[in-house]
Order: sequence, then C-alpha cells, then structure tokens
Amino acid sequence: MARKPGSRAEITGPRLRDAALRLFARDGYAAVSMRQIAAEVGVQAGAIYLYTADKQTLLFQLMQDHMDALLGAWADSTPPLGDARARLQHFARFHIRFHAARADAVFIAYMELRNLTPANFATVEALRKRYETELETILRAGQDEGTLAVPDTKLAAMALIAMLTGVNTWFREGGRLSRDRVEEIYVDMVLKAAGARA
Amino acid sequence: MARKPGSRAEITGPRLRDAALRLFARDGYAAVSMRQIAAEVGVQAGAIYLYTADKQTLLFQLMQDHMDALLGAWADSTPPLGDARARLQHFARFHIRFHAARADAVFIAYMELRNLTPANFATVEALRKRYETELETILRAGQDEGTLAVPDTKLAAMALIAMLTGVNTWFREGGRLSRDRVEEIYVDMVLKAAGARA
DNA sequence: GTCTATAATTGGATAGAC
DNA sequence: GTCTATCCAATTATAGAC
Repeated sequence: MARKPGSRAEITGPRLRDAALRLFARDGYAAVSMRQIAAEVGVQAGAIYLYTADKQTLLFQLMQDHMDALLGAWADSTPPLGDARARLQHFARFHIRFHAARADAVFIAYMELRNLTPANFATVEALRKRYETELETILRAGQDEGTLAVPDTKLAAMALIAMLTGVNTWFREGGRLSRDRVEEIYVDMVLKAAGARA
Repeated sequence: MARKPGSRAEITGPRLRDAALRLFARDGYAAVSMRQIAAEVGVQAGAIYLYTADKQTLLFQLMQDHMDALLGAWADSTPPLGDARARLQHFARFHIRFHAARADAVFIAYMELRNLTPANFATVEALRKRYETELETILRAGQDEGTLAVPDTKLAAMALIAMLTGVNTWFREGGRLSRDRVEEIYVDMVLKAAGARA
C-alpha cells in the first residue's frame, strides 16, 4: 500500500482543517468521524491527533477562525463616508459577499454551536455578539441622524442579520439570479426594513 | 428495580415522541441515542421499537407532523378581508405565534434536514415549499394591487420567513420585551421590507 | 510524521423470557 | 408491552513500531 514518505506537517494540518470544515458542514459534527476526516486527507486516524488535541478543539478552532476572519474583514473594509444609510448599505453588501464566499464555515458557525463545550461556546458567542454590535452602531446612528427608522435597535440588528444570512440556505451559483442581482434585491429589502428614506 | 406493569401503549408512544423532540432539539439527532430517549421516558431501549421502525423514522415523523400542523393551522386561521397588506400582517403574526409556541419542533425542522434520507427529505421539503408558496401568493397579490412592492416575490418570501423564524433563535419569555411587543416590532419590519404603503 | 494495532466505550437494533 | 441480554459495528483516543 502506498505509504507516504516523511514530513508533510505544513500542509497536512491545513488540509485536515479543510476536510473537517467540508465534512462537518455536509454531515454535521456529530455524524462525522475522525476516521472520515483522516481518510479524506489520506492519512490514518491516529495522525489527526498530531494537529489537534481532540475533535472538540477541531470544531472550536474552525468556528473561532471563521469569526476572527469575519471581524477582521469587516475591520478592513472601508466604510463609505456618507450617512448611516450608506453605511448600512455597505454592511449588507459586505455581509452577503463574505458569507457567500464561505458557505461551509457559515453553516457550521451556527449549526454546530450546541456541540461546543460551554467555555468554547462563550468565546464564539462573544465574537458573534461583537459583529452584531457593529450593525447596531450603524442603526443607532441612522436613528439619531434621521436617515433610518427602526422600532428597536437590537431586534432590528438580529432580524436583518437573520434575513441576510438566510441567503446562504438557498443561493447557488448559476441559478435564476446572479450573485450581484441577489445582493441588490437584499440590500433593497434591508434598507426598506430599516426605514431608510426613499 | 421498579418494574412497570403491563400495557401502557397509548401513552408511551406520545411520550417517546415528546422526549425525542426535546432531546433532538437540545443535542441534535446524531448526538442523541435511542437509549437516552428510552431512559427519559422510563422504558428500556428495546421498547422504542414497538412504536417506531427506527431512529430515522422517528425523526421523519416528528418533522412531518410539525409541517402538517403548521399548514393545518395556517389553513384554519381566518385571513382578514382587506387587502394583501392586511393579509401579510396576518401572516407575520401567525408565523411568529405558531413558531414561538413550538420552538423545539421548529428548530429540528430546519436543523436536522440533512439527517433525513433523500426520500424523507423530499417529502418534508415539499411541505416547506407549500408554506412558502402561501406567502408568495400574498406578496404577488400585493404587488398587483399596489399595496406592496417587492423586488422579487420568491426572494422576498424566503427573506421574510428567514427574518421571522430568526425570532426563535433568541426570544425567551420574560426577557426585555414581551411576546406581543416583539410581534409588533417584527410585523412593522416585515411590512416595511415588503414595501407596504405607510 | 505516519503507520498498525488496540483499548475502552458506545451506538442501533434484535431475540426471547415473562 | 416491557424486560434482560446480546450481537455486531462503529466510535474516540492512545501506544509503540518504524
């Protein structure tokens, strides 16, 4: 049987994480075995434990990395100079684009929350809350400016994020509508829902 | 050990389904064992198979029953006589109330879709689609009447349902806002997002 | 760094007594 | 209708050879 020669640590680690991400997204954390993940990469089950402490840590790091990437990308995005209405539009576009590009990680990040240990859950939840706060800040500014009108800032933030993230449950490249057109339609609905001036 | 006397079939079946519903919602289908479900009800693992063919059928029937109940309750709800705008308001209220009352079933109905066999998935998916079509019908009527303005009927239906169902991820009785107030806020956002006349 | 082999546990499902 | 006992396959994780 084709035995692999020696050291490939630098690439085996990332490949294991990629395989875990894809399999967890497709079948669910509880339904995927360490053997499956190993087989996907072409190593034996035992070898996984050279790269992660255990299955729980593997899941946790996938989710933490995703949330870090999300917050990092948001921080790096250049918000428009205009009013809160323009910043909300920017947020909606950013959210859809970032999430569309990482469907597996997004799916895991909120389907597998209950499979985290309480300590790991708290860490991930804090990151998620930080992202939500970014949107709340925009909505509050719009309320103060008079460019947006939301009945409750916190609820509106959760409602808009739920609406935007929902795109991932059905969007497939090559469908009836292009990615850009979907983005346009959702941005329109988000602005309307937030009471943006026409 | 406390042995149970004979026949209790009429209540054991429903109790097993209730226990499965709660445990599946809390820990996920794949993470819950038949032994756990049995223990919750106070019977032995083997006894479950008197009430269900297997674990898959148990999950499928929970989901099918939920969707049947949803469509039945919607059919029984008396829509207002007015325009599509009023019917959309009625739909939003109905959706939030029905889903708030059955958080466990709702959670399962869309977290465990991937754990259904293809045949079972198709059945449940058809029921879900029927519900979505009910909302599409309202939105299309509003578009024709001029009381609503949505950029795309299908997308709007999915977006609004995602927003409304999102309530379940955070709402807990006794929080900052009452159930009625939350309902009011969401109805407001739904109507705005659908371009309802002010 | 990866392998084989295995420990220790748990899973779904069934058989047969009562 | 429920019990005990059990089959058989699969799980996570570790030990030790190479």
